[in-house]
Amino acid sequence: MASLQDIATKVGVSKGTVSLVLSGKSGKRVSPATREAVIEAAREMNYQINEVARSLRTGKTKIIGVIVTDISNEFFGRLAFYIQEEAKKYGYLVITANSNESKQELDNLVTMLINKKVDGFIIVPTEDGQEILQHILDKEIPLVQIDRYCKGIDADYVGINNYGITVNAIQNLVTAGNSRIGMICYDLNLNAMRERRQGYIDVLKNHQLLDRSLIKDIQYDQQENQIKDAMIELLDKTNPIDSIFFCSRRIFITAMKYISLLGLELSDSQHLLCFDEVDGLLSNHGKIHYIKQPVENLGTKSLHLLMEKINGSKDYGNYLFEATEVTSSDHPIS
Amino acid sequence: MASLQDIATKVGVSKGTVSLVLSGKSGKRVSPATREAVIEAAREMNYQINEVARSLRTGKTKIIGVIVTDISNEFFGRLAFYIQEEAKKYGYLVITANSNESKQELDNLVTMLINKKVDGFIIVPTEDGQEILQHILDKEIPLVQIDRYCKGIDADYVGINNYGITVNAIQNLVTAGNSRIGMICYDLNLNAMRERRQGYIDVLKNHQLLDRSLIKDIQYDQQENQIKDAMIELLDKTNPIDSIFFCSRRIFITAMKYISLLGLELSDSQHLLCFDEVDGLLSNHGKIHYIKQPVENLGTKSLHLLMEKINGSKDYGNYLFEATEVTSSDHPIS
DNA sequence: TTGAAAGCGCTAACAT
DNA sequence: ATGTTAGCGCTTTCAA
Repeated sequence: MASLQDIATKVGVSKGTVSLVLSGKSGKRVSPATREAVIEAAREMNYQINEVARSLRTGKTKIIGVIVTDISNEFFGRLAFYIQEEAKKYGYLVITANSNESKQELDNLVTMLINKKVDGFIIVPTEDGQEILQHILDKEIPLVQIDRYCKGIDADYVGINNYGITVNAIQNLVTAGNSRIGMICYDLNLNAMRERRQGYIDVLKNHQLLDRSLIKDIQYDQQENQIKDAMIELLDKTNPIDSIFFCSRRIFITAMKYISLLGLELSDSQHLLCFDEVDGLLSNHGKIHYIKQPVENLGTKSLHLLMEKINGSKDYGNYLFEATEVTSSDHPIS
Repeated sequence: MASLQDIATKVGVSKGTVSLVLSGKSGKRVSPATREAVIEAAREMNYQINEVARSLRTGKTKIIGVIVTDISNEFFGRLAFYIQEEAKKYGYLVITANSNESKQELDNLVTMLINKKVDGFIIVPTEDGQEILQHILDKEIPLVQIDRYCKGIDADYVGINNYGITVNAIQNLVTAGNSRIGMICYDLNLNAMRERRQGYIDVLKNHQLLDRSLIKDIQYDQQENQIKDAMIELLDKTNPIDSIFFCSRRIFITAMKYISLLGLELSDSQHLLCFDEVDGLLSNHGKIHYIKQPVENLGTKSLHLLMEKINGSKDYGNYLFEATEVTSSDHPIS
């Protein structure tokens, strides 16, 4: 727990000089002799800087706040991973937290993180999060939105073209001969969800295949039961469907769970289309498709944008990356 | 950015009094009148405490450091989630970081986090991490090990009985008539891996079924290729195996990927046993088994133990939870 | 080239 | 019941 003062005393110089040397700002300002002495003493005493004190003085913490909806969701876990690994390169640490899709929780977290003086935020906004995000901007704290954006917020947004990729994927299903296509989607008022839903609707409408009864809306905090019910209805034998579009990874996984638990049956010809990767599934069935987001790009880009803001940049924009549709192999396990 | 002083000036009292009131320590010590005035002024000026200043003064940051090997791995993502949600209840924030199974990275992260003055650590140790962990203990910083432990470290450990559950699961495979059982396992010198491997070896030896050529060791940082090769060898048609035991979720998922990419074939009778859950898979094949860890228990327990340490407790121990074997439903998709 | 000193915003011991 | 004051450990301006 040696402090700058301890070293200064030992070497017989002032605190300021030691600070200069140890923070590498000693350019021409400190004589080689004292510099050596300081460095040597620091090593001997095993000096470690107190970043809290430095932060208080400089107003920078070298910590960023990353708020996702749920880090246990592999999509967000991967996002967090790439953000963290990129942050490492800049000497930054990352506080991660979960909003659980709750505006209130997001608000609490943002307040806590502001008080902790994080240097910037990367946030997956919740529904109606604009005031919260605006509050961040009002304090002139750097902010990057990821995966979704809030209307009217003058900050970067990093994401994909949800509408376009969904249109492509649903169109492919139709082209392949599917006519009764169900959808299970969160009822959240978020651009990402709206675009996925609209892509589905537009394509089916276009082909006169739209059947509103095949659209199942799910409330985030009652998803377990509602997804179960939706699957029971969609897989009801009396009026079979050709395929199902799942608007998120978590919906898909939950649906799979209930197929198993309830003993629901899928025929060989039924297709499942899932937003976001579920890697392990790739090989299990010839009829599973997923829409793969370039997660690494999303993560590193958002971190880069944040660093630019932290370094003073004032401009912002939307950065959209290409998603791709992946169809599971024709070599199923069984 | 109002400070305590600003409020004090406005109300006409001293900084100290304001601090007392706003931090709720004003018990009988401040008159109701001034207390009201202070609270009112704080609201008006939209006062937010500067936690960095408080931390410097108190020596506590209300931040804990959680170091896992890879947060994009859903197992660790879930662990982080439960830790974070439990930490919320105590008013703590969590810095998460990835060691990538590298001792060097772990060391760097620990140093950074110590300098940031985190109040405690929850760590998934890497191979040979004992000096690093000991260093934390030497500084009297609270520490909880999770998922694995280092030898000779006097700190809590939260995990499962890897050996026992593996023995059970392998025994079940044998009982079901499997005699040629392969294993793909990291070559890491970690108790969790050693115990899983030993469980496998002991059961097979016991039944005179052990064939060392069916054990495939994988180096963590070359896993992609080595798992691919291992799968090619294990699934070689000329000498078919009955089943494969995958010692980690990530190995399993990677293996599944290559089954698909390479067009490898699994017969209906071949069993796959995987450590850790891969939820979406549950319904896809009747012959997939996984060993499910009670992740929520592991996460919340580790946080509780850490809080006890932070609050002064000096004792420590091992806390083992029950893992269970889950077999996928008999209602496969196809 | 170096030292002295102010001050970041807070808490807590002590004085009144 | 409230004010005063001394730091926590650091950076940085200003002087010497």
